[in-house]
Amino acid sequence: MTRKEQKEMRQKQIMFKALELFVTKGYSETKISDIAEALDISVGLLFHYYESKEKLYEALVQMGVAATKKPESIEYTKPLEYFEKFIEGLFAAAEDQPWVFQMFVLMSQARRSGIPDEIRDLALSVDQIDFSAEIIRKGQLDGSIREGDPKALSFAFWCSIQGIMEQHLITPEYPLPKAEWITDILRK
Amino acid sequence: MTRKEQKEMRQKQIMFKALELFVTKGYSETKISDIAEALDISVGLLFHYYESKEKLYEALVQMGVAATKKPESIEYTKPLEYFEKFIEGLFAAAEDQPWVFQMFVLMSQARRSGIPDEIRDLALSVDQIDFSAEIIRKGQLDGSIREGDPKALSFAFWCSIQGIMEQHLITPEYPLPKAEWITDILRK
DNA sequence: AAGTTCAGCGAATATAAATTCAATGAATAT
DNA sequence: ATATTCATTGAATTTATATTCGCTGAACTT
Repeated sequence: MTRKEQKEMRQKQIMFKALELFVTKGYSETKISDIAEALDISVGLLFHYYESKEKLYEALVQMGVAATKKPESIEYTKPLEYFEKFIEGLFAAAEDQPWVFQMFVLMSQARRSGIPDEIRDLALSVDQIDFSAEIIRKGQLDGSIREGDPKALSFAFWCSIQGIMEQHLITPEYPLPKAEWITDILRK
Repeated sequence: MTRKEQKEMRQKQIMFKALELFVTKGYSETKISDIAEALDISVGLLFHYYESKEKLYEALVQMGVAATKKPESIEYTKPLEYFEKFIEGLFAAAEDQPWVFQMFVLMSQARRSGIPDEIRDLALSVDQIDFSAEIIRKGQLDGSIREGDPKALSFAFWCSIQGIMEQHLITPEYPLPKAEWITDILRK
Protein backbone atom coordinates (compact mmCIF):
# COMPACT_ATOMS: atom_id res chain seq x y z
CA MET A 1 0.00 0.00 0.00
CA THR A 2 1.41 3.37 -0.97
CA ARG A 3 1.74 6.06 1.61
CA LYS A 4 -0.94 8.13 -0.04
CA GLU A 5 -3.39 5.25 0.11
CA GLN A 6 -2.43 4.56 3.67
CA LYS A 7 -3.00 8.16 4.60
CA GLU A 8 -6.41 8.28 3.00
CA MET A 9 -7.40 5.05 4.65
CA ARG A 10 -6.41 6.31 8.08
CA GLN A 11 -8.26 9.56 7.55
CA LYS A 12 -11.40 7.70 6.61
CA GLN A 13 -11.00 5.28 9.49
CA ILE A 14 -10.69 8.11 11.95
CA MET A 15 -13.54 10.11 10.51
CA PHE A 16 -16.01 7.28 10.41
CA LYS A 17 -15.19 6.11 13.90
CA ALA A 18 -15.42 9.66 15.20
CA LEU A 19 -18.75 10.09 13.43
CA GLU A 20 -20.08 6.96 15.04
CA LEU A 21 -18.95 7.91 18.50
CA PHE A 22 -19.94 11.57 18.27
CA VAL A 23 -23.53 10.73 17.37
CA THR A 24 -23.97 7.87 19.79
CA LYS A 25 -22.13 9.22 22.83
CA GLY A 26 -22.13 12.93 22.09
CA TYR A 27 -19.27 15.20 21.09
CA SER A 28 -18.04 16.26 24.53
CA GLU A 29 -18.60 12.83 25.97
CA THR A 30 -16.35 11.30 23.34
CA LYS A 31 -12.70 11.49 24.34
CA ILE A 32 -9.99 11.57 21.71
CA SER A 33 -8.65 8.51 23.46
CA ASP A 34 -11.98 6.74 22.94
CA ILE A 35 -11.57 7.13 19.22
CA ALA A 36 -7.93 6.08 19.33
CA GLU A 37 -8.69 3.02 21.43
CA ALA A 38 -11.58 1.99 19.23
CA LEU A 39 -9.23 2.05 16.24
CA ASP A 40 -6.33 0.61 18.18
CA ILE A 41 -4.00 3.46 17.33
CA SER A 42 -2.17 5.94 19.52
CA VAL A 43 -3.63 9.27 20.55
CA GLY A 44 -0.65 10.98 19.00
CA LEU A 45 -1.47 9.57 15.60
CA LEU A 46 -4.89 11.08 15.73
CA PHE A 47 -3.33 14.47 16.19
CA HIS A 48 -1.01 13.73 13.31
CA TYR A 49 -4.07 13.59 11.07
CA TYR A 50 -6.30 16.20 12.68
CA GLU A 51 -4.87 19.16 14.48
CA SER A 52 -7.58 19.22 17.11
CA LYS A 53 -10.78 17.56 18.16
CA GLU A 54 -12.71 20.53 16.93
CA LYS A 55 -11.08 20.41 13.51
CA LEU A 56 -11.98 16.76 13.26
CA TYR A 57 -15.54 17.67 14.02
CA GLU A 58 -15.42 20.43 11.46
CA ALA A 59 -14.06 18.04 8.85
CA LEU A 60 -17.06 15.81 9.49
CA VAL A 61 -19.48 18.67 9.06
CA GLN A 62 -17.70 19.66 5.85
CA MET A 63 -18.12 16.12 4.63
CA GLY A 64 -21.79 16.30 5.53
CA VAL A 65 -22.23 19.53 3.63
CA ALA A 66 -20.53 18.05 0.58
CA ALA A 67 -22.66 14.90 0.72
CA THR A 68 -25.86 16.92 1.04
CA LYS A 69 -25.03 19.15 -1.88
CA LYS A 70 -24.44 16.23 -4.22
CA PRO A 71 -27.04 16.58 -6.95
CA GLU A 72 -28.56 13.17 -6.38
CA SER A 73 -31.78 15.07 -5.92
CA ILE A 74 -34.86 13.01 -5.40
CA GLU A 75 -37.11 12.44 -8.40
CA TYR A 76 -40.74 13.09 -7.67
CA THR A 77 -43.93 14.22 -9.32
CA LYS A 78 -46.21 14.61 -6.30
CA PRO A 79 -44.89 16.64 -3.34
CA LEU A 80 -45.67 13.96 -0.78
CA GLU A 81 -43.62 11.52 -2.79
CA TYR A 82 -40.55 13.60 -2.17
CA PHE A 83 -40.81 13.16 1.56
CA GLU A 84 -41.77 9.53 1.35
CA LYS A 85 -38.85 8.70 -0.90
CA PHE A 86 -36.49 10.62 1.28
CA ILE A 87 -37.46 8.69 4.39
CA GLU A 88 -37.40 5.37 2.61
CA GLY A 89 -33.95 6.07 1.26
CA LEU A 90 -32.72 7.10 4.66
CA PHE A 91 -34.19 4.17 6.53
CA ALA A 92 -32.95 1.74 3.92
CA ALA A 93 -29.43 3.04 4.46
CA ALA A 94 -29.69 2.39 8.20
CA GLU A 95 -28.42 -1.18 7.84
CA ASP A 96 -25.73 -1.30 5.20
CA GLN A 97 -24.46 2.30 5.30
CA PRO A 98 -24.86 3.43 8.88
CA TRP A 99 -22.75 6.47 8.17
CA VAL A 100 -25.50 8.00 6.03
CA PHE A 101 -27.79 7.82 8.97
CA GLN A 102 -25.14 8.98 11.41
CA MET A 103 -24.18 11.88 9.21
CA PHE A 104 -27.74 13.08 9.06
CA VAL A 105 -27.87 13.16 12.83
CA LEU A 106 -24.50 14.82 13.10
CA MET A 107 -25.58 17.61 10.80
CA SER A 108 -28.73 18.24 12.78
CA GLN A 109 -26.82 18.32 16.02
CA ALA A 110 -24.25 20.67 14.56
CA ARG A 111 -26.99 23.23 13.98
CA ARG A 112 -27.66 23.43 17.68
CA SER A 113 -26.15 25.66 20.28
CA GLY A 114 -22.95 24.83 22.10
CA ILE A 115 -21.30 24.47 18.70
CA PRO A 116 -18.71 27.05 17.57
CA ASP A 117 -20.40 29.58 15.29
CA GLU A 118 -18.17 28.83 12.35
CA ILE A 119 -19.17 25.18 12.33
CA ARG A 120 -22.79 25.80 13.04
CA ASP A 121 -23.04 28.20 10.14
CA LEU A 122 -21.60 25.54 7.89
CA ALA A 123 -24.24 23.08 9.00
CA LEU A 124 -26.98 25.67 8.68
CA SER A 125 -25.98 26.27 5.08
CA VAL A 126 -27.65 23.01 4.09
CA ASP A 127 -30.73 23.32 6.27
CA GLN A 128 -33.70 21.45 4.92
CA ILE A 129 -36.53 23.36 6.53
CA ASP A 130 -36.89 26.26 4.13
CA PHE A 131 -36.39 24.11 1.07
CA SER A 132 -39.02 21.64 2.21
CA ALA A 133 -41.45 24.40 3.08
CA GLU A 134 -41.52 25.24 -0.62
CA ILE A 135 -42.47 21.72 -1.58
CA ILE A 136 -45.10 21.73 1.12
CA ARG A 137 -46.59 24.89 -0.31
CA LYS A 138 -46.95 23.15 -3.67
CA GLY A 139 -48.61 20.20 -2.00
CA GLN A 140 -51.10 22.51 -0.35
CA LEU A 141 -52.00 23.98 -3.71
CA ASP A 142 -52.71 20.60 -5.26
CA GLY A 143 -54.59 19.53 -2.15
CA SER A 144 -52.34 16.66 -1.11
CA ILE A 145 -50.92 18.36 1.98
CA ARG A 146 -52.92 19.72 4.88
CA GLU A 147 -53.49 23.41 5.57
CA GLY A 148 -51.19 25.30 7.93
CA ASP A 149 -48.00 27.34 7.99
CA PRO A 150 -45.65 25.52 5.61
CA LYS A 151 -42.68 26.35 7.76
CA ALA A 152 -44.36 24.95 10.86
CA LEU A 153 -45.23 21.79 8.93
CA SER A 154 -41.70 21.49 7.66
CA PHE A 155 -40.39 22.02 11.18
CA ALA A 156 -42.65 19.31 12.59
CA PHE A 157 -41.67 16.87 9.86
CA TRP A 158 -37.92 17.31 10.12
CA CYS A 159 -37.84 17.38 13.89
CA SER A 160 -39.75 14.11 13.94
CA ILE A 161 -37.27 12.53 11.57
CA GLN A 162 -34.47 13.86 13.69
CA GLY A 163 -35.93 12.51 16.91
CA ILE A 164 -36.49 9.10 15.39
CA MET A 165 -33.01 8.84 13.95
CA GLU A 166 -31.27 9.98 17.09
CA GLN A 167 -33.09 7.42 19.12
CA HIS A 168 -32.54 4.69 16.57
CA LEU A 169 -28.80 5.15 16.78
CA ILE A 170 -28.96 4.59 20.50
CA THR A 171 -31.55 1.82 20.65
CA PRO A 172 -31.41 0.09 17.26
CA GLU A 173 -33.48 -2.76 18.65
CA TYR A 174 -36.67 -0.74 18.30
CA PRO A 175 -38.17 -1.15 14.83
CA LEU A 176 -38.09 1.92 12.61
CA PRO A 177 -41.51 3.29 11.69
CA LYS A 178 -43.07 3.02 8.24
CA ALA A 179 -42.31 6.06 6.09
CA GLU A 180 -46.02 6.54 5.58
CA TRP A 181 -46.64 7.08 9.28
CA ILE A 182 -44.35 10.04 9.26
CA THR A 183 -45.50 11.59 6.03
CA ASP A 184 -48.99 11.54 7.50
CA ILE A 185 -47.85 14.49 9.58
CA LEU A 186 -48.16 16.38 6.31
CA ARG A 187 -50.87 14.49 4.42
CA LYS A 188 -54.30 16.06 4.13
CA MET B 1 -36.32 35.34 55.12
CA THR B 2 -35.50 32.39 57.32
CA ARG B 3 -32.52 30.25 56.58
CA LYS B 4 -34.68 27.33 55.66
CA GLU B 5 -36.55 29.40 53.13
CA GLN B 6 -33.33 30.81 51.79
CA LYS B 7 -31.89 27.38 51.39
CA GLU B 8 -34.91 26.08 49.52
CA MET B 9 -34.94 29.10 47.29
CA ARG B 10 -31.30 28.66 46.37
CA GLN B 11 -31.75 24.99 45.68
CA LYS B 12 -34.62 25.74 43.36
CA GLN B 13 -32.73 28.54 41.70
CA ILE B 14 -29.78 26.30 41.03
CA MET B 15 -31.86 23.40 39.82
CA PHE B 16 -33.96 25.38 37.40
CA LYS B 17 -31.03 27.22 35.95
CA ALA B 18 -29.10 23.99 35.59
CA LEU B 19 -32.11 22.39 33.94
CA GLU B 20 -32.34 25.22 31.46
CA LEU B 21 -28.66 25.14 30.61
CA PHE B 22 -28.35 21.36 30.49
CA VAL B 23 -31.13 21.03 27.94
CA THR B 24 -30.16 23.98 25.78
CA LYS B 25 -26.38 23.65 25.79
CA GLY B 26 -25.98 20.03 26.78
CA TYR B 27 -24.70 18.52 30.00
CA SER B 28 -20.98 18.37 29.26
CA GLU B 29 -21.03 21.69 27.47
CA THR B 30 -22.47 23.37 30.55
CA LYS B 31 -19.74 24.36 32.99
CA ILE B 32 -20.49 24.63 36.67
CA SER B 33 -19.22 28.18 36.34
CA ASP B 34 -21.83 28.84 33.64
CA ILE B 35 -24.55 28.03 36.11
CA ALA B 36 -22.93 30.07 38.85
CA GLU B 37 -22.45 33.08 36.59
CA ALA B 38 -25.99 32.91 35.29
CA LEU B 39 -27.23 33.07 38.88
CA ASP B 40 -24.57 35.53 39.94
CA ILE B 41 -23.30 33.35 42.76
CA SER B 42 -19.91 31.83 43.42
CA VAL B 43 -18.87 28.44 42.19
CA GLY B 44 -18.17 27.45 45.77
CA LEU B 45 -21.74 28.06 46.74
CA LEU B 46 -22.95 25.69 44.11
CA PHE B 47 -20.85 22.98 45.66
CA HIS B 48 -22.22 23.92 49.03
CA TYR B 49 -25.63 22.84 47.76
CA TYR B 50 -24.73 19.96 45.44
CA GLU B 51 -21.72 17.82 46.08
CA SER B 52 -20.92 17.38 42.39
CA LYS B 53 -22.14 18.21 38.93
CA GLU B 54 -23.31 14.68 38.50
CA LYS B 55 -25.31 14.75 41.73
CA LEU B 56 -26.97 17.93 40.56
CA TYR B 57 -27.91 16.18 37.37
CA GLU B 58 -29.17 13.22 39.31
CA ALA B 59 -31.28 15.48 41.51
CA LEU B 60 -32.89 16.85 38.37
CA VAL B 61 -33.69 13.42 37.07
CA GLN B 62 -35.13 12.49 40.48
CA MET B 63 -37.32 15.56 40.26
CA GLY B 64 -38.41 14.48 36.79
CA VAL B 65 -39.28 11.02 37.98
CA ALA B 66 -41.32 12.43 40.84
CA ALA B 67 -43.15 14.85 38.55
CA THR B 68 -43.95 12.10 36.07
CA LYS B 69 -45.30 9.77 38.70
CA LYS B 70 -47.73 12.36 40.05
CA PRO B 71 -51.18 10.88 39.53
CA GLU B 72 -52.42 13.79 37.43
CA SER B 73 -53.16 11.15 34.83
CA ILE B 74 -54.84 12.33 31.70
CA GLU B 75 -58.60 11.78 31.47
CA TYR B 76 -59.68 10.27 28.20
CA THR B 77 -62.30 8.06 26.69
CA LYS B 78 -60.89 7.50 23.20
CA PRO B 79 -57.26 6.40 22.92
CA LEU B 80 -56.28 9.09 20.45
CA GLU B 81 -57.57 11.67 22.88
CA TYR B 82 -54.93 10.63 25.35
CA PHE B 83 -52.14 11.57 23.00
CA GLU B 84 -53.81 14.71 21.78
CA LYS B 85 -54.39 15.97 25.30
CA PHE B 86 -50.88 15.15 26.29
CA ILE B 87 -49.38 17.17 23.47
CA GLU B 88 -51.71 20.06 24.02
CA GLY B 89 -50.86 20.16 27.69
CA LEU B 90 -47.20 20.04 26.97
CA PHE B 91 -47.21 22.68 24.27
CA ALA B 92 -49.40 24.95 26.37
CA ALA B 93 -46.81 24.76 29.13
CA ALA B 94 -44.07 25.86 26.74
CA GLU B 95 -44.71 29.56 27.40
CA ASP B 96 -45.53 30.02 31.07
CA GLN B 97 -43.80 26.99 32.59
CA PRO B 98 -40.77 26.34 30.44
CA TRP B 99 -39.44 23.93 33.03
CA VAL B 100 -42.15 21.40 32.22
CA PHE B 101 -40.94 21.34 28.68
CA GLN B 102 -37.30 21.35 29.68
CA MET B 103 -37.82 18.56 32.14
CA PHE B 104 -39.41 16.39 29.49
CA VAL B 105 -36.37 16.84 27.29
CA LEU B 106 -33.97 16.24 30.16
CA MET B 107 -35.64 12.96 30.97
CA SER B 108 -35.44 11.78 27.39
CA GLN B 109 -31.80 12.72 27.16
CA ALA B 110 -31.05 10.99 30.43
CA ARG B 111 -32.20 7.72 28.90
CA ARG B 112 -29.45 7.88 26.31
CA SER B 113 -25.94 6.55 26.45
CA GLY B 114 -23.06 8.51 27.93
CA ILE B 115 -25.11 8.81 31.11
CA PRO B 116 -24.03 6.92 34.25
CA ASP B 117 -26.05 3.73 34.51
CA GLU B 118 -27.54 4.61 37.84
CA ILE B 119 -29.06 7.80 36.50
CA ARG B 120 -30.15 6.30 33.23
CA ASP B 121 -31.98 3.53 35.01
CA LEU B 122 -33.82 6.12 37.04
CA ALA B 123 -34.94 7.88 33.89
CA LEU B 124 -35.88 4.62 32.22
CA SER B 125 -38.15 3.80 35.14
CA VAL B 126 -40.70 6.27 33.83
CA ASP B 127 -40.38 5.44 30.16
CA GLN B 128 -43.51 6.18 28.19
CA ILE B 129 -43.09 3.83 25.26
CA ASP B 130 -44.44 0.62 26.76
CA PHE B 131 -47.28 2.34 28.53
CA SER B 132 -48.36 4.13 25.37
CA ALA B 133 -48.11 0.96 23.33
CA GLU B 134 -50.94 -0.41 25.47
CA ILE B 135 -53.19 2.53 24.69
CA ILE B 136 -52.31 2.19 21.03
CA ARG B 137 -53.37 -1.44 21.10
CA LYS B 138 -56.76 -0.40 22.39
CA GLY B 139 -57.05 2.20 19.67
CA GLN B 140 -56.33 -0.44 17.08
CA LEU B 141 -59.12 -2.59 18.42
CA ASP B 142 -61.69 0.18 18.20
CA GLY B 143 -60.39 1.14 14.76
CA SER B 144 -59.20 4.65 15.58
CA ILE B 145 -55.47 3.89 15.30
CA ARG B 146 -53.73 2.48 12.25
CA GLU B 147 -52.42 -1.06 11.94
CA GLY B 148 -48.83 -1.86 12.80
CA ASP B 149 -46.60 -2.91 15.68
CA PRO B 150 -47.87 -0.90 18.67
CA LYS B 151 -44.37 -0.54 20.01
CA ALA B 152 -43.08 0.80 16.71
CA LEU B 153 -45.97 3.25 16.59
CA SER B 154 -45.31 4.34 20.13
CA PHE B 155 -41.63 4.72 19.32
CA ALA B 156 -42.37 6.88 16.28
CA PHE B 157 -44.77 9.05 18.23
CA TRP B 158 -42.54 9.72 21.22
CA CYS B 159 -39.41 10.24 19.20
CA SER B 160 -41.23 12.81 17.12
CA ILE B 161 -42.33 14.65 20.21
CA GLN B 162 -38.81 14.48 21.52
CA GLY B 163 -37.31 15.85 18.33
CA ILE B 164 -39.78 18.70 18.21
CA MET B 165 -39.26 19.69 21.81
CA GLU B 166 -35.51 19.57 21.66
CA GLN B 167 -35.48 21.78 18.65
CA HIS B 168 -38.03 24.15 20.11
CA LEU B 169 -35.84 24.78 23.12
CA ILE B 170 -33.05 25.85 20.83
CA THR B 171 -35.01 27.77 18.22
CA PRO B 172 -38.19 28.94 19.97
CA GLU B 173 -38.87 31.28 17.07
CA TYR B 174 -40.22 28.41 14.96
CA PRO B 175 -43.93 27.88 15.60
CA LEU B 176 -44.85 24.65 17.37
CA PRO B 177 -46.98 22.26 15.30
CA LYS B 178 -50.65 21.57 15.91
CA ALA B 179 -51.17 18.56 18.19
CA GLU B 180 -53.33 17.00 15.50
CA TRP B 181 -50.47 16.88 13.01
CA ILE B 182 -48.50 14.70 15.35
CA THR B 183 -51.31 12.42 16.45
CA ASP B 184 -51.90 11.70 12.76
CA ILE B 185 -48.79 9.55 12.98
CA LEU B 186 -51.10 7.17 14.83
CA ARG B 187 -54.54 7.94 13.40
CA LYS B 188 -56.06 5.46 10.98
C1' DA C 1 -25.31 38.14 74.59
C1' DA C 2 -22.10 34.47 73.94
C1' DG C 3 -21.76 30.45 71.24
C1' DT C 4 -22.92 27.87 67.17
C1' DT C 5 -24.42 27.16 62.55
C1' DC C 6 -24.38 28.07 57.98
C1' DA C 7 -24.75 30.86 53.45
C1' DG C 8 -21.56 32.69 50.78
C1' DC C 9 -16.95 33.84 48.76
C1' DG C 10 -12.65 33.27 46.09
C1' DA C 11 -8.30 31.46 45.89
C1' DA C 12 -5.84 26.97 45.87
C1' DT C 13 -5.82 22.23 44.34
C1' DA C 14 -6.93 18.09 41.83
C1' DT C 15 -8.32 15.78 37.81
C1' DA C 16 -9.20 14.65 33.36
C1' DA C 17 -8.70 15.46 28.92
C1' DA C 18 -6.49 17.76 24.95
C1' DT C 19 -2.32 18.75 22.82
C1' DT C 20 2.82 18.71 21.98
C1' DC C 21 7.11 16.57 21.08
C1' DA C 22 11.28 13.90 20.53
C1' DA C 23 12.46 9.44 18.99
C1' DT C 24 11.99 5.37 15.70
C1' DG C 25 11.94 2.80 11.65
C1' DA C 26 9.88 1.85 7.32
C1' DA C 27 8.71 3.85 2.77
C1' DT C 28 10.07 6.89 -0.83
C1' DA C 29 13.04 9.86 -3.41
C1' DT C 30 17.52 11.14 -5.54
C1' DA D 1 23.24 3.60 -1.49
C1' DT D 2 22.19 7.49 0.98
C1' DA D 3 19.25 11.00 2.30
C1' DT D 4 14.66 12.50 3.23
C1' DT D 5 9.98 12.03 4.43
C1' DC D 6 6.49 10.62 7.20
C1' DA D 7 3.42 7.21 9.89
C1' DT D 8 3.58 5.97 14.36
C1' DT D 9 4.39 5.82 19.34
C1' DG D 10 4.36 6.96 24.33
C1' DA D 11 5.67 10.05 27.55
C1' DA D 12 5.59 14.99 28.90
C1' DT D 13 3.02 19.24 28.96
C1' DT D 14 -0.84 22.33 28.84
C1' DT D 15 -5.40 23.57 29.46
C1' DA D 16 -9.92 23.40 31.05
C1' DT D 17 -12.83 22.46 34.48
C1' DA D 18 -14.38 20.24 38.65
C1' DT D 19 -13.68 20.15 43.44
C1' DT D 20 -11.77 21.52 48.07
C1' DC D 21 -10.85 24.59 51.75
C1' DG D 22 -10.28 28.22 55.03
C1' DC D 23 -12.33 32.40 56.01
C1' DT D 24 -16.18 35.88 57.01
C1' DG D 25 -20.26 37.74 58.75
C1' DA D 26 -25.03 37.29 59.36
C1' DA D 27 -28.68 34.39 61.22
C1' DC D 28 -30.15 31.24 64.64
C1' DT D 29 -29.88 28.83 69.46
C1' DT D 30 -29.88 28.68 74.40
